[in-house]
Amino acid sequence: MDMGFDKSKSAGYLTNHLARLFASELQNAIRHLGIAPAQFMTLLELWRQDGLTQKALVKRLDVEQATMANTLTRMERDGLIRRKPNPADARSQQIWLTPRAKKLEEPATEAAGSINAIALADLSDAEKTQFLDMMRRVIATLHPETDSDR
Amino acid sequence: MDMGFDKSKSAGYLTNHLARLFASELQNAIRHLGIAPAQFMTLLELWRQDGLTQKALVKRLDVEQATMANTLTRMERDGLIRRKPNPADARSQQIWLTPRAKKLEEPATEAAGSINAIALADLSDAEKTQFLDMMRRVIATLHPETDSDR
DNA sequence: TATCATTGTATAGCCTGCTATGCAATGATA
DNA sequence: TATCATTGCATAGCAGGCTATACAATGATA
Repeated sequence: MDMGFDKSKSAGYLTNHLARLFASELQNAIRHLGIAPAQFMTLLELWRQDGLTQKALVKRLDVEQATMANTLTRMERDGLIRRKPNPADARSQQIWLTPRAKKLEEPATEAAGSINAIALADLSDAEKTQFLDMMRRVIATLHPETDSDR
Repeated sequence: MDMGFDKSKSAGYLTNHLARLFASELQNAIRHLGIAPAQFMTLLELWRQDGLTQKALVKRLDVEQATMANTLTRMERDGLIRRKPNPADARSQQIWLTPRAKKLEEPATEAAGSINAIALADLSDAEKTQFLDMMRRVIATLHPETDSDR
């Protein structure tokens, strides 16, 4: 009688699986550019606005501070960013893109866009919209009530 | 004019974010049982069928062999499983649940079920069904064409 | 101004993924 | 049967998440 826990009906299980598939595709697609998935996420923010602090990146990408610190260390090691003193606060630093990182915007976002298109190819246009919409709603539901301020 | 890559419209980005939120919730919910998310996934398969080989678990959970080997090592360390020789093939071993692991099925699946329910609470019943269905379709699209055999 | 709490980063340690290797046990075949 | 390819697993090494700490720079306040 007891069918047990059905993973194919578990949103969490399916999301984990899908996230691994997306990460794998993205990694394959941008590896030749010399960047990894988390670095790409970080670059997305810096391409929009260069010179952000670590704290700002943490807030925008919703990862822990320690995670971002490590990602930035790898990016600096790989010549994607440079950390310069923040004139307004000696505790923090501003993260600036190197010329190399700036050149990657077009090819990297192009690659990521392709993967999204391929992944959702089996959905109709209406379904694609619904899918993204529901995803955002579920995220909002689970999202920790971040102190609305700042 | 160029709005750049919009992460709130990227299925990959949203999936990554959602997966981290789900993992975080699950971790909080089962930490007191002494198990971690990947261990829970593995237990799901062993609760359905005890005595599987590592290879079988790899296929059912769609993770790499090395990932599973490490997860099993931690589970054995934590007294959740035991590896016993496979009488049919000296290269492989059978993975058997300990009594402790068997007792965790009810509370752990209960906790996971709650998280799924909470996460999808903002969706209507029809939407929940659609969401899971679309998730499975996108996974199928991205899924590597696993050799249909075996 | 001296003191104490807060804030921004860095670091250590662990889990979970992945790729790349290495190796012993099996299987296939000349 | 001896040899060679395949298979099942372990290990090394790295990316990227997280929690818990430690610390110096700021900020607030007595």
